[in-house]
Amino acid sequence: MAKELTTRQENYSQWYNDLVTKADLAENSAVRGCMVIKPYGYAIWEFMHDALDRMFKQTGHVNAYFPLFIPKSFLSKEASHVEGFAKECAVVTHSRLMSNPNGNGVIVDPESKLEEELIVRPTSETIIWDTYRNWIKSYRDLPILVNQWANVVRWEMRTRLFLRTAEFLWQEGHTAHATKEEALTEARKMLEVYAEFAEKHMALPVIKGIKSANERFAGAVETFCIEAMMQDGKALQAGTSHFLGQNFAKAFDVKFLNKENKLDYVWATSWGVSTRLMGALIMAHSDDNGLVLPPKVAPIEVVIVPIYKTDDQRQAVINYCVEMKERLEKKGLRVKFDDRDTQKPGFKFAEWEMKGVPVRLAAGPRDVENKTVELARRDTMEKMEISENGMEEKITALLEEIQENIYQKALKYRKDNTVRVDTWDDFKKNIENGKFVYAHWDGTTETELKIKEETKATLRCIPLDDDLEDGIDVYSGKPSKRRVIFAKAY
RNA sequence: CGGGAUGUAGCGCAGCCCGGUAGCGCGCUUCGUUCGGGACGAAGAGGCCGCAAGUUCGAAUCUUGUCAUCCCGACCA
Repeated sequence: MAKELTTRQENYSQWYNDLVTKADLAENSAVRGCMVIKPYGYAIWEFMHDALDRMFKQTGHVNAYFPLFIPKSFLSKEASHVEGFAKECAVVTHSRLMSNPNGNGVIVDPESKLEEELIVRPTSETIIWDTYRNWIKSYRDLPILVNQWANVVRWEMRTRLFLRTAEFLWQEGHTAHATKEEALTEARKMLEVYAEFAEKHMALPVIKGIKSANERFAGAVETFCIEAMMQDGKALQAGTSHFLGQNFAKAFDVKFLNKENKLDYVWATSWGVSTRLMGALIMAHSDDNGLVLPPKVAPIEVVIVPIYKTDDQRQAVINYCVEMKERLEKKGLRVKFDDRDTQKPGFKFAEWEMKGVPVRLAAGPRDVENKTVELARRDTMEKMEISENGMEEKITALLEEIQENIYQKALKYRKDNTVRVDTWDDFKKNIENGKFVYAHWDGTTETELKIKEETKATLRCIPLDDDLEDGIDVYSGKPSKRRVIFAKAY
C-alpha cells in the first residue's frame, strides 16, 4: 500500500499546477493558450461570479452586453490604449470558408475579405464608449453604471494556465460620470468591492494600492489595484479599477450638457476581475493534498461519506446519512452525499480532499448506533467525533471558523514574508528570497525600470492605507515621501 | 519573438544514441475476495508513436519542415 500511495502522491501532489489544473479544474485544449474549465472548476467560478454580481448590484450597477467584435478603427482612437493592446490582438479578416478546389478540406474564401478587419475584444472600452456617445446627451443621462460579463482574447506571447490564458472569462465595469470627483469615487468604491470580495469570500488578503505610471492600464489616468501574495512569495494582481479621466470620452466624442448648460466631456471608469482569481485561489491556499476551498466559494461545503460492509448495514447507514444531509440542507448548506457504490471510503476521502471540500462527514454502523458522526476539516486536516444531535449548528459555526482560519493563515504567510528595507543590499537579498519589500522610491519611472532590470522585481503598488514617511530611495538615494511595495510577480 | 526542453494508451513515463512494426506503472473492463484512510488476485480492453514531407527494402527511432506544450527572457489581467 505504501508504494501505491507514493506513486499517487507523485502523480497528484506536484503542487497546484498538475494537481488542480490537470486533475480537476482544467485541461489544455488544442487551442493555443486556452483552457477548458471542467464542471467542478466552473462551479467555483460561478460562486465567485454570483457573489460579485450581487455586490455590483448592491452598489447600483446593472448588467449589459456589447459585441465581441470591435472594428479596427475603434481601437486606434485612443492612442495609448491601442499602443497597449496592439501586440496581442486576434484579428478577423474574412467571413467565409469554401471547399478547397485543389483537394479535400476547406480554405478561407479570398472573396470574403472584410473591408475593415474586426478585432476580437481584448477589453471593451472602445466599443462601449462608441455606444455611450449615443446614450449620453445631458447630465440627466448620467451616471451610467454598467457591467458586462464576457470573454476576452489577448494573444499573449507566453500563456500560463489560469493566470494568463489567450481567452479568459471576466467582468468589466464601464461607468460614465458628470464630474471628475464622482468618477474617482466610483473607481475607489469598486476597488473596495474587489478587496472585500477577495478577503471575505476568497479568504485572500490583499493590499490596495495605486499603480505607478509605468504599470498603469493603457488609456487610464490612474489605476488602482489589489495585490495578493501567493505561496511562493510572488505577487499576483488580483483586480484593477481604473480612473480613465476624459480620455475615452475625448477619443469617442462623448459630450454632455452640464447643469450650467455647458458642453463637457464625460468622465469614465473601468474595472475588472477575471478567471485569474481562480488561479489566485489555488495558489494562495492549496497544499500537498490538493485544493483548499474557503467555504464561501466551495461548490460543496460538506460531503458525507457512508461506510458499510453488509447490505443490512448499507441501508441503515444510508438512511442515517440522508437524514443528516436533509438537516444540513435545511440550514442552507451545500451538501453532497457521496453514495457511490463503486469507490471505497478511503478513496473518497482522498478525492474530496483533493477537491478542497471544507468539511467531510463519515458515518458507519458504529455511528448509527452511537448517534455520532466523524467530522474532518480540510484546512487543518483535523478529525473529531461529534454527536449527531445539534451537528447543524456545530458545522455552520465550523464553516465560519474555517473561512476565517484560511484567511488568517494566508495573512500570516504574507506578514512573515514581508519586509521593510532601507539598503540596496537588503533589497536585492529579500527580493531574491521571494519577499514583499516595502522600500522608499523616488517616484521616477527611470528608477523603477532600473530596479526591475537588476532584480526582476516590479513596483507592485503604492499602498493606499499606509502613512507617509520621509526617507531616501533605496536605489537612487534621492528623497522619498513614502514606501512602496516591490516584489517579483506573475 | 529570441534561448532551452518536450510531444509514444485517459494520466505519468520507458524505448530513439546503434532503424526490423511498441512496452511499464496508475487508471479502465470482467470475476472473486475486500470495504472505519487512496484494497488484493486472476483474466482482459485500449495506441495510424503531435502533424507533414524526405532518406530507406523497412521509420516511434535518421533528416527537414510544421504545430503545440513547458521553462527562461521581452509583453501582460
